Amino acid sequence: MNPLTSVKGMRDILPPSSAVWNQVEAAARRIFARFNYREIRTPILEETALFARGVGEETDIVSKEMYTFEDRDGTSLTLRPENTASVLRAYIQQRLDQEPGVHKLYYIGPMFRRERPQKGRYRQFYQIGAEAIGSDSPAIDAEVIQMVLAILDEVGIAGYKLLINSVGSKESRARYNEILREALREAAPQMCGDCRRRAETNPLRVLDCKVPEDQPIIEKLPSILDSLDESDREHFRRVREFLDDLGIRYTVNPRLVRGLDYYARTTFEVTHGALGAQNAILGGGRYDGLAEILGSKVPAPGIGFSIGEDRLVMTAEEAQAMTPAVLDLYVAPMGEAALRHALVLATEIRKTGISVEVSTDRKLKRMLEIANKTGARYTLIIGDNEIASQSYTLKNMATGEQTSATRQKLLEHTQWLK
RNA sequence: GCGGCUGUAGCUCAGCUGGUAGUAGCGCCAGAUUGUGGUUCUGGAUGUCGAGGGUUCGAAUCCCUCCAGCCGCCCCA
Repeated sequence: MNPLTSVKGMRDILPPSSAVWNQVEAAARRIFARFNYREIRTPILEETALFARGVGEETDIVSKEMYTFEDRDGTSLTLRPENTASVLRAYIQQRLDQEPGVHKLYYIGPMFRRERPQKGRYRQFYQIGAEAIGSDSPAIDAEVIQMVLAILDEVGIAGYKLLINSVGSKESRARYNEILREALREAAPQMCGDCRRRAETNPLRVLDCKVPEDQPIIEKLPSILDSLDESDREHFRRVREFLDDLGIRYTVNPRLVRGLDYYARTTFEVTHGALGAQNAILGGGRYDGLAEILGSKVPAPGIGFSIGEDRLVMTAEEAQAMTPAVLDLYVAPMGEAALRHALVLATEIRKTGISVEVSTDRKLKRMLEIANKTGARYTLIIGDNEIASQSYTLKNMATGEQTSATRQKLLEHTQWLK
């Protein structure tokens, strides 16, 4: 029988990579705290109807990528493919609209989409996201964008590119769809096969086409920005103005259309060259009207983003932006008595806040080898001599220098651990 | 869901047009040193050659199917 393996597209995250994940998450949490965003944890499993209505029946996500199954009572359940619908559901269900102020929430966790796996795309993938619910002020849009860029900076990512656009209200978007469809009746026959198909099924996606020959044709298609109504236009103008005030550099890309049905007005995306075909490291946008779609009687305009954590970690690892975990002290006890002594001593030293591992190997040579390979900064040798003299041998692994140290000195680690 | 490429030791890979796998590099283990690592030297272990089936006297090598990974499409984070 073959050994069991993980499910296709789902992977194990092992050390030392797991440390990078933790550092990325810690960096994000620091930034969220500075912007007064609080964590929300929603269930990984929701009723299928939530995503069908919230994300949109016609989207690829809902129509072909969800992990859906029947619960024992016949209810259709789905492993969340994204988290905005869940957060909005919680907002409505928990009546957060009855509390004052804008709700600023963040989440970190796994999402599930049954797509073909490739670099930067997994069936279980992780998102770090945030939602600001309860305001349609363009200042919130700018702040959300500023915050997500601050996370990238905190993680140590450079060389990314911010793209922004406005897809307008639901009404202007529908109007634009018609205009585009009309224009494509002329243009599509000269375009690639995919575009000819998209001209019928999803005209907005034509704008995303990467076939070089199609680019001149796409340039000439009407821009969505010309279809915006006066209030959308003003909203977008003010978002840009705020971004300018904040010194944030961006490119307006009228062809940036996002795949989820709920986006309205501001949309944005950050790409990074190191990622390959899946070059979007994060995406987001405003979703005024989503609450009503989910059955809320009160409107709850909002904007949010989600970062592809897998992609962020990949970029951080390539940029070597994170520092590996180090072991401060490796304790090498020789013999049974020394081991008993070491366990007690290690307990005391750990209380001072440094990392300590006690070896269970027997030979000193072996123990030093392990200390070296694990990258321990110091090794503490405990043998009969040391127990008798109440003075241990402390070895600096980088220099090889050995000094003797009493229990008291070890506990005051600032003396020796630089 | 579609297309292309790849799949030999823990990792990176060699193995020409079929003759039953490599003193390969790195890593791992042991010894040179029964209380001293990183350098060096010596020795050692490890493969159902991704899985299954077929062709053949004989398959890692050719054919088919499946699986996995990568790349691209679709789409997205």
